[in-house]
Amino acid sequence: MPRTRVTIRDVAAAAGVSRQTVSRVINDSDRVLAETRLRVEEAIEQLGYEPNAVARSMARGRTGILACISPNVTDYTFASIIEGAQAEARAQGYFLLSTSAPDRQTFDHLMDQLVRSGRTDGLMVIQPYIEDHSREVPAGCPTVFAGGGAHADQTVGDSVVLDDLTAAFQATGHLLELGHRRIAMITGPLGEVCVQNRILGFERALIADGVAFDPQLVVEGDWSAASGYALFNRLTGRAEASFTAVFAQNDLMAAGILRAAVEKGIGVPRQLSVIGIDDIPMAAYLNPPLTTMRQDFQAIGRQAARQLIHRVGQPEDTCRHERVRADLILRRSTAHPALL
Amino acid sequence: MPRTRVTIRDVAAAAGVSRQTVSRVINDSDRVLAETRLRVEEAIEQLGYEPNAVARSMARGRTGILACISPNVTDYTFASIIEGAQAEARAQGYFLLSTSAPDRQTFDHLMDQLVRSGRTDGLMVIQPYIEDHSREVPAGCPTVFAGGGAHADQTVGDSVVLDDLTAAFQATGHLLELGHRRIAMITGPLGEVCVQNRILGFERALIADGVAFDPQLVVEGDWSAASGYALFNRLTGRAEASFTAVFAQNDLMAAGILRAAVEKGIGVPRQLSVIGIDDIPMAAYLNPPLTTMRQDFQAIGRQAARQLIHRVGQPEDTCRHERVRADLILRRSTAHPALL
DNA sequence: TGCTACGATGTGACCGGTCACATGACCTTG
DNA sequence: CAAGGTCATGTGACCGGTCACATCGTAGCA
Repeated sequence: MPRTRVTIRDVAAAAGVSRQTVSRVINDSDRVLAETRLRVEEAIEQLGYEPNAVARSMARGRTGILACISPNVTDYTFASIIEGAQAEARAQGYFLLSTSAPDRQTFDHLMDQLVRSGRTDGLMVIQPYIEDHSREVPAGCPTVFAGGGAHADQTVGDSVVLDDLTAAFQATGHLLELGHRRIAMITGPLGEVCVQNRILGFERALIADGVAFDPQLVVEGDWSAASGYALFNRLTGRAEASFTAVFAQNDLMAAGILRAAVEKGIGVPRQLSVIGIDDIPMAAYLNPPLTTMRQDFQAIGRQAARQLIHRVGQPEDTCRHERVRADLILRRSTAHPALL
Repeated sequence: MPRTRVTIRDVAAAAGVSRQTVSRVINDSDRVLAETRLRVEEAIEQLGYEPNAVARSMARGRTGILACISPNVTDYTFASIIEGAQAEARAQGYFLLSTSAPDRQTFDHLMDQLVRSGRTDGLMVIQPYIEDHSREVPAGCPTVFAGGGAHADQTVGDSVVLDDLTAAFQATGHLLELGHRRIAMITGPLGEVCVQNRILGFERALIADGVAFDPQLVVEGDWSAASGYALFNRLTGRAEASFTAVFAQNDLMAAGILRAAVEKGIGVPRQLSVIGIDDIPMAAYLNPPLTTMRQDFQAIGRQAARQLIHRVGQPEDTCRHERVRADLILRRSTAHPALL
């Protein structure tokens, strides 16, 4: 067993050709005689040669690595996007280097470092915060914003995001159709783009149906089940805030609401309708099973990776912005409001 | 603005020193005159120089990248381990390249490719399947097995895994203490190491308390809430299989059980106790809140990364195998069995 | 004073590929 | 039959760092 790595020169020597010919063989160039190619392939097989990716990156000026940065990787929505992106990247011969940056400072720092160190061919940003978009996108590095909701007027980088406005519009429409008129909303952090869009979609649906938008019924959560639980309790504690339905901006918070409702003896959906967004795997197994807007995160990730890889090849193309629709999944947490 | 990248030679020229001196400065070598260092640092600042990671990898023979491979990244347990590992890697100047391999073939292929292409300094494997361990661990590449439960007799590579046996022993002990004697178990796929260990811990706890182990009460699930739901229904459908408690090998399946129990009108914990493993974020917001064994996945990930990085530096050290304890989290899904 | 030691810095080779261009054999064509 | 084209292959330079070693000046010491 050779102690040192087998290089292209070893193969060339063994096959009696030059390095360049070996290079041609491993890169599928057609300008090699069939007979020669065979000899080289035999040598490769025999020596167990595998091209060194690092050397290749250096020579080619491309690394075959896409970096993905997100606030964390445990959140189901982020993880799914990443998984989709990984699959697409893998299919196209790329690797995805994913990193999480818990705070804004780390986020900026890592982004900068990844790009400037030349380690990556492109950057996929899952960054929900409003002001950060287009702020520090490193010039000269292909960038795609995924999932988190980029601005529509984004001029740097492509984007593939959920059509939050429409999703919220549809979810609200569902509640309105059932006959609800007083609908509360528990939002994500107000500093995130998608949160604003969801509020907007909510408001528009209400207005379209001639229902007044009551800011008192909108409270800010942080996506966690704990916040859904706490905020629902706060809402129901307020005398002036009566409502027959709650629209949670994600399923986790909806789960918290369901829990709080049980504790208060409020029957869902008999006395209260609850709807979420995301359709996390457990949504169907909550009590009662949760009606929600399904997002195809994997598809978002795949599409984002596809766009990014395209841009690596075509840096000068105009930016593309894609919105992905969500689907209403009817389960048992929503119903006609109780007749009082 | 310079069109091409700024290289170490540009900096050297600007500072009036040699490349090597610049190299010494950026690598914190102390053998540089303070005055010279200052001049170089100014030049770096002014030109906006950043060392090229790829060139560095090539010259040094190390990439600063650790690869992590797991069946998927959406599963909360995997994602948490990865997040912990990422954080530790980042803190030590490494990046974590995570890839998911949905099937065994992809798994092997990717592992091989990652290692042989020289892209990575070390490999972190989250691989639950029994037979695959120590099978194809690429010789010469530092490897650590994380979370999934490596064999104790593992001779290649380090490992950091949950102490599944003890966790199951404790969980079962809790149910026994409450007075349960007929306890069902819904397992993960039998082909996974941790599943076997959990069954073993379950069995030992029963025997230690003089309770017979009844194989009829043990059924195989697939970790999903859906399987917990379906299997619980199957168990309760069998006349011969009466029991007062169910031990689900993870929280997701426990959630499925809770859902099924509600549908059947079985009160938890009044008529049935349910315990899980993992303590996923939603466990506290299920109805009722789930008693479970908490695993500190992040810590497992961090520790695995730490071990891996250590081994990158000390390839010849003897393998270390670490087991991490789980903690019993008491909530409201377990209680004394109903007095009939 | 002369020799050695050491600290600061520079030089050439090298990591393992790919690129651009050169070479030589053979074929086509006016 | 010479000029030009095409095909298969080889050569030197290069990507941007680091390594090992060389060099030079100055201080320490007998």
